[in-house]
Amino acid sequence: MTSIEDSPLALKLSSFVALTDAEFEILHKLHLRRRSVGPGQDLLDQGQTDGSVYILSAGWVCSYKDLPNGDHQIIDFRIPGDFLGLRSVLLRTSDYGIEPITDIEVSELRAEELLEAFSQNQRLATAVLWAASRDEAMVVEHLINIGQRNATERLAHFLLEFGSRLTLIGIGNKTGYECPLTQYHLADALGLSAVHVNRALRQLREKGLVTFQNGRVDFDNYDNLVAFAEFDPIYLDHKGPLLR
Amino acid sequence: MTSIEDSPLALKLSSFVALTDAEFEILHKLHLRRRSVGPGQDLLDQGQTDGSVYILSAGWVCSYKDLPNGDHQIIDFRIPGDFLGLRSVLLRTSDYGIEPITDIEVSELRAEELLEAFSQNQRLATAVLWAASRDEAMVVEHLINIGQRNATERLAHFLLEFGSRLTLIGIGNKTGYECPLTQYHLADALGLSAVHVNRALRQLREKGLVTFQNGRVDFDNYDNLVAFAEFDPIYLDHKGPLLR
DNA sequence: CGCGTCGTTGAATCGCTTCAATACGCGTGG
DNA sequence: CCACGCGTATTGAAGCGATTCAACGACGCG
Repeated sequence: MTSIEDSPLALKLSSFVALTDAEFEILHKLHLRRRSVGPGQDLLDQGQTDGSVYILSAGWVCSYKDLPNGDHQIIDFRIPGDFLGLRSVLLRTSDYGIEPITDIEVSELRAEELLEAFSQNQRLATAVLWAASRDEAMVVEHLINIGQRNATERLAHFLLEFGSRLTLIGIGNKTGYECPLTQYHLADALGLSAVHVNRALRQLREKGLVTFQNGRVDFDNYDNLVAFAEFDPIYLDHKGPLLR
Repeated sequence: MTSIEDSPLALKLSSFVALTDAEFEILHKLHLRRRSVGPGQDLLDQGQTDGSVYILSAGWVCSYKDLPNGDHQIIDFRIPGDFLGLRSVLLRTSDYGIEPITDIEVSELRAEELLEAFSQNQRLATAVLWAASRDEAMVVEHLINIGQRNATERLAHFLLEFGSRLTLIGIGNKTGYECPLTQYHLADALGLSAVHVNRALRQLREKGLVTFQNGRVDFDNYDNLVAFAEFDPIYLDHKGPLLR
């Protein structure tokens, strides 16, 4: 990372409020205690009882919940610039697991440090709260996705959502993005079987909308894909929320 | 309502922390500006741009989102003691609608009043934050419900969740509760067709697990129903979160 | 009384799952 | 170096769960 201004978190927050140098400086201080983890090593598996939060600075992670019957529901994939375990700082220990999908890099911080940073700077606190609230809106949208759309629409919507999220942090655009997920990941996230994910991906490819192959998502026809998925990005829109 | 101690909100928060008289007093003051609304009159339909929140004190309400294609996903049903539009106070205007299912009674408060109350009393603020975080956990559980369970399991889980929520505010128990929802409501919440909801309800009845008829849910065999639905109420458990 | 909402049931259909088999790339160890 | 195993992707075929369309009964209300 060349400078803090280019960190994914800074990029993401910048889309919400223009940050000052002082604020960049605070963000920088939050990134001191860095750690690398690889797939297979759970960052936390039963809920963050210790009061630590992580800022993900590189790699993909998923938060999931296992059911007694062996099913596995992925609640969200987290990408650079996202917080991990933020909620547990504010209050409640989350009851889902968090697992790296790729090699990842995180900055660990104690709850107190974060709260301290917030008290130093109100605007920064608001910006982070905005991010948290956006996360929540994404879960709701995920619910709608699973509840109301069929397999191909779900996939289309999903791929578009991550396109937007990744674009925000500078590692994606309307032509596509690198995506380390397997079809099994998609299946667990979308409540489908892996076999059917495969078929649905093929449909999207054959319709000329989007291609997901070899760890890359390529938007073959972005506008048609948006129309097909009825993708309305307001729920993760940067312009949306008002600073109070 | 005989006294503030018996208000649904007070009952709910009491399960989290024992409230003092002073705290009951603050809660009481929040309930001054009361309003009654009936079904058909949306409380807000496009997002709470004004900074007001409501405490629901009687009746059922649902929060939903409509899709361009005409589908209708119910995100959550809100029951007495729940906040409506709480998130929008903290930050972001919600982009879902809120619609009464029964005649309801709400107390309207301005964002400032709530924040003022919070600053007066830290424990109360924490208790309300706990409630908000519990709401979020319910959305996640809803996601899992839709993503991983079949129709009968979904229904079973749903009916149990509301059993727990209603028990907390004193209008339900392990034998059952009054439930004003139609099968269409259930269908929209669970991502099923109304016809299939009907069939699934019949199955649950014939299995001797639970009966949903004439506006009442009767648990015919609570323990077996819990086992059948794999219902694990920790996500809305009162004992769960820690006061910090 | 007649109409609208809600609940119920049947029959046909379709989307998705499941089971099964094959293929490919990659890393490991013989 | 190649054989083997493992994870991932792909495709077919059979079966089931849920949807859709349709019809009808019950109830409450103007």
